[in-house]
Amino acid sequence: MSEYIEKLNDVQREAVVNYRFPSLIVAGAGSGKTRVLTCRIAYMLEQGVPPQSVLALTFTNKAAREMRERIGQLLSPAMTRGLWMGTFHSIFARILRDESDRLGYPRSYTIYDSSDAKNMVKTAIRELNLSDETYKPGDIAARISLAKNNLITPSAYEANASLQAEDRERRRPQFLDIYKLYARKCRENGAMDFDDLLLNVNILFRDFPDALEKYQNQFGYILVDEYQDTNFAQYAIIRRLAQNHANVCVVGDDAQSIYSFRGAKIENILRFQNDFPDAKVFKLEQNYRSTQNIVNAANSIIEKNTKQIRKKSFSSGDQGEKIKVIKAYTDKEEASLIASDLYAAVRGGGVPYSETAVLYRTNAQSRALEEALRNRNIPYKIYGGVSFYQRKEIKDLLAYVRLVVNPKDDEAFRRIVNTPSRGIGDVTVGRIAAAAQAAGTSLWEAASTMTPENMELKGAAAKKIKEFAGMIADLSAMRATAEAYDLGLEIATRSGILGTYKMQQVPEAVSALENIEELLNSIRAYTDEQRQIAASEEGEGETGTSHVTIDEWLQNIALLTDMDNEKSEDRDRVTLMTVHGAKGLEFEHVYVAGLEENLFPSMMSLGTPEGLEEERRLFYVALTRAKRSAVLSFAESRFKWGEMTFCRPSRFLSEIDPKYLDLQFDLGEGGQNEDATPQRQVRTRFAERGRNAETQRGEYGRRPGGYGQRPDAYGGETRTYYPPKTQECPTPRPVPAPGGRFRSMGSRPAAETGGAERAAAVPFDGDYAEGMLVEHAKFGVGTVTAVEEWSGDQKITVEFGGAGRKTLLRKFAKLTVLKK
DNA sequence: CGGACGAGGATTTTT
DNA sequence: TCCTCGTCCG
Repeated sequence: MSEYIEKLNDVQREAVVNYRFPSLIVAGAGSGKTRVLTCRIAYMLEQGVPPQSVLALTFTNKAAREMRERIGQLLSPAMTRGLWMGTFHSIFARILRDESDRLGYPRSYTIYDSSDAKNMVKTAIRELNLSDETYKPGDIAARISLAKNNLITPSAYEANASLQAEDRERRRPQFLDIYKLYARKCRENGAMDFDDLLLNVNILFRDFPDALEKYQNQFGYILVDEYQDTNFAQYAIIRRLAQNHANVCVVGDDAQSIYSFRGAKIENILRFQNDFPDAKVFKLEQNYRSTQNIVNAANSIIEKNTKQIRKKSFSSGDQGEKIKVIKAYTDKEEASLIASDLYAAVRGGGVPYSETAVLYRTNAQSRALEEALRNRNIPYKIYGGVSFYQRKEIKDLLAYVRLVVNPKDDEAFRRIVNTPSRGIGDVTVGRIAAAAQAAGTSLWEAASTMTPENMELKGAAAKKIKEFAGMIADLSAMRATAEAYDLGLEIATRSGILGTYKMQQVPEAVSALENIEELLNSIRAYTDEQRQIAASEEGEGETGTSHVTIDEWLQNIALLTDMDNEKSEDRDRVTLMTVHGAKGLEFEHVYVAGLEENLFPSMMSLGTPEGLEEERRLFYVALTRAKRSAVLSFAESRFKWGEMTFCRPSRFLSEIDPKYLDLQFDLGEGGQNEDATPQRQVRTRFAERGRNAETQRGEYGRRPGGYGQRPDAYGGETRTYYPPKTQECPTPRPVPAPGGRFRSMGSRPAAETGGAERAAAVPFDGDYAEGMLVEHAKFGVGTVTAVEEWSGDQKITVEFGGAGRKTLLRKFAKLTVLKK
């Protein structure tokens, strides 16, 4: 028997060795869940299971990557090659790429992230002339997502009277119209949002039995990590794939289910044994991570929940210290107390910063903590906040790539047709859109193939569009032959994005350039990696011959999040992140900040018992991140929306059995049963209701035949996932750019207008010409360097001495001509 | 067109 | 409080 098997405890080993049976592995916090999963796969491979027949699904790319790495260490990296290991989204995006034509999508379909989706919803709402007051794009998008997660297509929705009744009740009678239009637009754009990836796989498997059969035959073994995270659409996929051989192994912990708001269903794990009656059940109950004190304290909390698989988590490690509780008067003081405690712990305890974390309920809490850490020169890295992929320069560049790859992507077209500014305004785009609609083509197809007259475009606009279309066409042409990286660079250059930022000297432009560079580097990294994989698969011989396209890279990147690119400089730093972000991680020292009623538990959760239970699980997750010591803190007052509010200590503090706490003061009344505000309650209740109604519908709105149906929805989710965005806090003197976001720092200093306000300068109304010397009330004197025709007006570029180069429109410019 | 300014929303969590 | 979005204006 291999060495790694021998090192497992009995239950773990059983769970690994019994790979021929459907299995439910209930894995408590710190019980070696990932280890078991990894060993099971390694063992399977050793027993001769072909890697291509193994489908291992995780919730984050990072989890997948780490698992592959660890299997590689147990066996050899080469042996992990053919494994299908990845997130639900990335694996099925790949499958959909191969099958896209059956579903009427282009092979290079675009993947919309949530913000793309939201924009699209907004566009749809506008097109329907609805008010985005009543129809808030965010809410609508969330509801669409909920529907899709329950496999309710627009037509299924239409066939469902109760859902529509609900919409009417909510005063959103036209929701369905928006949903329909949104779905149509996505399809026309050749785009799928995240939820579509799962929905469309279900449709593929439903409508094309041969496709289903193909994948059923291919995947003899299916493993799902964090099974309690799965939503209905994911569950349905698993069931379909498994319905013949039924060799499914799921791993999860109901006590760590914290994602119900996203439609995850704790029932999936609770019902697994009904779905697979001959499944073996393995309960991993020994916690190898934390001290007894921490495990016991965590148990004393989670006991208060009603909905759970009973299991007894225990630690045979050290007794450990008691959990310290810190009280502060304000959020600022809380932060600084944490910082000094942390500093002392690291100094005294010989623990590196990288083994400490400060966890909190909401990202908003990070600011005070950052400040406190900075004041003490404690290095930290913070996850969350504005993501790399959400930054303007990145989204812009990606939109170019998207358009080049998928000419139907109108959303991308609209985004970049005038970014960087090239004089194509709303009017022009509107005309193209009208023409495109009339012709039934996409915007870019119209712009590149139709004559200007057909689009009613005049001289200048026609010329601009022609240039733009030409550029995209050139870039598209490169696609077949050019290296992905070269194409990326070419796109960045020809689009003018690079040039625009290079011209500016402000810090955020520099940082934008760095981001672009990083994005381009990721293309190179990706192609190199793919090429290596291809080479090792094909064996010796044709190294480097395979052509990795930018399409593939784009497809890959669309499913990445920031947590997927941690940098090595982030080594020895304190980790700051939300509790959600910390799931699956562990640290020697953990601080949990903001243990106050209405914050943790969150105000939004207090409307329903289920909500509160989920918060409790969240707190359980927070506490069980700690290996050796945990510190809990709260403040008695806190700035919230710019206002000072008073807070009471969280009920969770009094729920922990006091014998595990080091409590130097009285907690007071402990904040039991605080009432949510009425308006909160209404909102929460509505959300619950919607969820239940939809769940009961079953997939596609039909009566679910066989397996689809669930009694009701009460969700939750877990995930071994890693944090979002990293931002840097340089040790010595961090730039105060919290969140790594760049707001435009006021404009140029308003020019040292040499002249006083001159009284009655008469604006010049005739035609301007290059070389004219003009004067502007604010910018001073300058020379006209360019003049263009712009929809019946003139656009004039003037080089001002003090204020730099400005582009002005004649009808607004109010220039006086000093010399012709 | 693009910059400036003001109003209003935001705080769960992620693929 | 901070950030985003929309409107207004040159």
